[in-house]
Amino acid sequence: MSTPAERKSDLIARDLLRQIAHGDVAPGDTLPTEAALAERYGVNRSVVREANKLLEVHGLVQPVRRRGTVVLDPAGSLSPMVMHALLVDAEGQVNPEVLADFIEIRAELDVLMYGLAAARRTDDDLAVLEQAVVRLGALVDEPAAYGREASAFALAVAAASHNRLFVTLARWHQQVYDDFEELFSLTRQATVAHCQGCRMLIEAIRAREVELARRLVRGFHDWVRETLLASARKEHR
Amino acid sequence: MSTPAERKSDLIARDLLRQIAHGDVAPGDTLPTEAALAERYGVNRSVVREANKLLEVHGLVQPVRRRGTVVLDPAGSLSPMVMHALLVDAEGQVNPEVLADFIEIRAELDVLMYGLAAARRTDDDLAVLEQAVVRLGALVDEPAAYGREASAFALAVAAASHNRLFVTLARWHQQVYDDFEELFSLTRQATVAHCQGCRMLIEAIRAREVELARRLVRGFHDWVRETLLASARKEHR
DNA sequence: TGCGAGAAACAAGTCCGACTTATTACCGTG
DNA sequence: CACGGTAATAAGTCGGACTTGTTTCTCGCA
Repeated sequence: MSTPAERKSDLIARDLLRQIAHGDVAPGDTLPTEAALAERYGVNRSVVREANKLLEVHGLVQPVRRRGTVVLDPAGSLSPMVMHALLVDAEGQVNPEVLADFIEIRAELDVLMYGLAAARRTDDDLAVLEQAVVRLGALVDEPAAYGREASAFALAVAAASHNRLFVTLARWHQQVYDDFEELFSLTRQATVAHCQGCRMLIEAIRAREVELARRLVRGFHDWVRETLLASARKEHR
Repeated sequence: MSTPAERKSDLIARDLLRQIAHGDVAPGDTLPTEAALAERYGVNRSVVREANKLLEVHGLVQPVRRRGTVVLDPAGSLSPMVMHALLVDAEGQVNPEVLADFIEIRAELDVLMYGLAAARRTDDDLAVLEQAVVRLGALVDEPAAYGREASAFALAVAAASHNRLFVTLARWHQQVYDDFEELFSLTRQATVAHCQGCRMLIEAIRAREVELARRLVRGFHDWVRETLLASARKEHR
């Protein structure tokens, strides 16, 4: 069936990341030497070096000569890969507290973003949004595809906000979400409610009703918070 | 004088990043082959591979067999290194439009963060904040050191908000700021005003006056926006 | 006894050259 | 013109050697 041939360096990096995120090695400790890791995983040292480079770029580790690669506090990285590792515990279950922190901030950002979209959208932006919501409506019965399309919708709103950083954030969130697709199995009830929410938001954006858009987003996120956290807490026992 | 011996792979990566951020190579293009880069920079291919790995982890590039390393849209990365490259143009000057996008979002996040800090702070949090502001007050005449201490203050507020993601964001911002230290030369007027603002904010946090804290942050960021953007626009000609 | 200079050990950083593997492009055959 | 096989290519992996910056140990001197 042929796995897509993931590179060995990435596999090793993920394995080391898991150990760091789950606290098997504490900040301040050092990873095994490159030579030792090469032997442990049965690969060449250059492969280990590339794995370590990945961790280093993510801010999880810092190589220092003659000492080894020292582990840093994993809470300092924003990369989706690290977020994923921090959000999921050793048993593969979502930590509801971390998730709550996440939602708390995202809700506020969405309020701002939708408000800006309502204030600044062009007619072209609106057309793109309407197409996106039509595609959403056609997918309410297919949770996996719906999730991807919802990310596309969020990206379109970000574009309509005319703030480049929101576009960047939307892509970032998309990556985080992709990693989680398997965790948040959307129910039909959820997709229908989400789609309905999007339709109302588009109307607000069309009418340039900034305050209405903001209020709608607030309400929507209240619902998200209840739903997601309830299900995460239920599973987290 | 001895430069701190930056690794060749990092130097090369920065050089390539600069070219990508400034559009010398467009998304969809491919970088030169590893062998060609190795020759161009006079290093071994493994060094080039590590440089490419860095770009790849930052989401700027994706290696594909038999084609080369293809360049992606740099607007998809949140890493401070990339932000820096996008925020500064070829002449080393800050792009005021990108900066405005940045501030727009940060202002909203700060309003939320300070509000949460006022609502949730413990007595310990308050003590740490008060120490931090004392240190700030002692540095109003030393712009460089003041900037670093201001980051520490922001980190303390993030901790007081009791949302882990704010702590992560504060560190992220700290890294972005570190890269910019040389660009934003703070005037004495700025440090004094900032310090005074922090004192007022601490009072609001002490009294748990959520709305007051939020209003103060809004006012403060209005001032920041005017000041920073005015100076960035002046230089950007 | 204590302390500083020098030697050794160590781990990351760099280099070399070869081989492997996946993918693309080319080419000759039906 | 379609098709299948083959060659070319660039990333991925390998192994082994050498370099460089640190730490630590040791030894001789004050």
